[in-house]
Amino acid sequence: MPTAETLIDQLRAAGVGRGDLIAVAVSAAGFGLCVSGGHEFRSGPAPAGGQVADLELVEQALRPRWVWWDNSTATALIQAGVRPATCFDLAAVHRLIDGGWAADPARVWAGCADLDPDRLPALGQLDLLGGELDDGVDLEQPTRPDGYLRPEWAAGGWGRTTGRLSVWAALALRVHDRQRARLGDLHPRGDALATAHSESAAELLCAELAVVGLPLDADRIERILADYIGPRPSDAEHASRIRDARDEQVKRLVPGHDVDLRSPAQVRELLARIGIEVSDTRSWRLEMFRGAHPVVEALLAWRKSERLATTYGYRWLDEHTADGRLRGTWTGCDGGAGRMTASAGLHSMPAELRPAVQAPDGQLLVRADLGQIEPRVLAEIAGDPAFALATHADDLYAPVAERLNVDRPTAKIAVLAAMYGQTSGTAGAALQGLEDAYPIAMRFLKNAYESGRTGRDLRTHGGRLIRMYRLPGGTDAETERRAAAGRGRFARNAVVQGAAAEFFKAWAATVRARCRPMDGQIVMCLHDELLVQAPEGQVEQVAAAVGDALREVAARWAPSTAVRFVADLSIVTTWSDAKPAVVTDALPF
DNA sequence: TCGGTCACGTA
DNA sequence: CGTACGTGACCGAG
Repeated sequence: MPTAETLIDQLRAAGVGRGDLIAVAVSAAGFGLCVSGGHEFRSGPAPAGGQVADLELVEQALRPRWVWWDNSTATALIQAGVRPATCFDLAAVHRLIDGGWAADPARVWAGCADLDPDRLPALGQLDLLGGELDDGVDLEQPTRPDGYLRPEWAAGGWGRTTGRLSVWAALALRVHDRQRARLGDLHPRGDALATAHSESAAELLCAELAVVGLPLDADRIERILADYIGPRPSDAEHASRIRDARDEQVKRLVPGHDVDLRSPAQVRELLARIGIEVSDTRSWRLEMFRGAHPVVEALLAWRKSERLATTYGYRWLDEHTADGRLRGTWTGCDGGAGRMTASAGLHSMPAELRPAVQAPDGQLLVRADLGQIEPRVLAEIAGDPAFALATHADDLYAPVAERLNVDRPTAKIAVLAAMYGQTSGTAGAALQGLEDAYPIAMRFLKNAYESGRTGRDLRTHGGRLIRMYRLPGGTDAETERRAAAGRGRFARNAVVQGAAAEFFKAWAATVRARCRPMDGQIVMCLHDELLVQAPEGQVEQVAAAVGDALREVAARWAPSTAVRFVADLSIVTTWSDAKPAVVTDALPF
């Protein structure tokens, strides 16, 4: 009998069924498992537990919820050919409960054991020796007498032997139990356990995104880059010739002035000499001087191509692209409000490059983005019936404009200003209108602002702790006041942005789960937008599943059904293809 | 070589 | 004195 079958039988005998927990730890030594009740299993030669790749058979036979310390385990499993469907990610849940970003095992353990995270023990020389210390302390114990995780274990010693791996898995299960209890004590307005599950799924998705990458048409991207920044340079000398030629387009318009265009200070001086006085040389400011002198126009064009050449040029392409996929590292949440982040420019790829994002032959992309997600989320989390009514429109700003008796652009600016904490500018008058029309939503934002201003932590709808930083004592009053105002704006935005991020991740997790049987694979998450790659033959079903997932999440997330969520959904060959305005009605009725 | 600042792409 | 992020170049301090 194959060893994997033996392992599955043993897990079944230990009471593990569909959706039940299996804690898992993986290293070069193999794997260790632990299930509820304390039964431990580890990899090894037949007839023992098999190898890491065999866990895919466990996955298929039992469909457990895997518990692991952080998504490095997800990455290790995926690299071994295992495709975990669901998990409980202790680091992700720690970030949810305790805020911030740091979530290494020592910190996660301290969080659960009510130990001061600022007094984590450092790795000492004695720990590294292994074995037993003179005072009889057993280094095979993962924790110290004072309760802290042993630094040598936390630093990777947990993976030295399969024996340690199963102890590490057992410890993960204990952390899980404690985190579940803490989640139950949070009492946010949303469902903290559901958030824990979708945040965990988001981490798993991140591990997959890093492996699968964003499909890029190699010829297309080369052509686009060539159009904007010139041909691929053959050597360093060629590269500098192209660079000089680009600079010359600007410099020839100001003969007699030598200027380094890459130095904002020198650009500012140059502009001053031709009668243009600016406090800084940002593009939006220079916009106003387009007509004043031909060099302004040229400078703005130079900035555009310089940006592409430096940040999104051939170097960027070569560094992050392999076999037609653009890959970066992903995190399930940032340190602030909890949005996903991505490196390699994946989240800030200029629109000009998007035509090159193209499904490979035989595949198509489902492109879906949530419409006006932040104000809709605000209506739900604030519980504002009047504002909820406005979400019933496909375009939320239309009824708001009508109610405020202003035009749509003004209504939109006012709503965004309210959520971002803007107080000056054009939104002023309309903001007062918002106060009158939607007092509950506006009071909700005001409360968040006050929390932040006075330095009180707060939680998002789904339970994420938003930490408010404090300046060191002895800060002068003006600095303190500015910092307080900054915290207020941050807090005001974080409760909305954070809740929207939670909604998005719940949607993405559901899409991931529903699309998997149809070979649909999420290849991009961009705050309110999803790209799903799918085989041509199944793409219609995948698109339908994306819509179904939205309805499912909306029904769970906003059970009152008073708030409506919508998405644009289209099937495209490239990311940039025009989207037909298909509104997916997310109301359950 | 480092951190701070400027700048700018995305949502 | 509108939020968040990641990236790259310059610049002054070490």
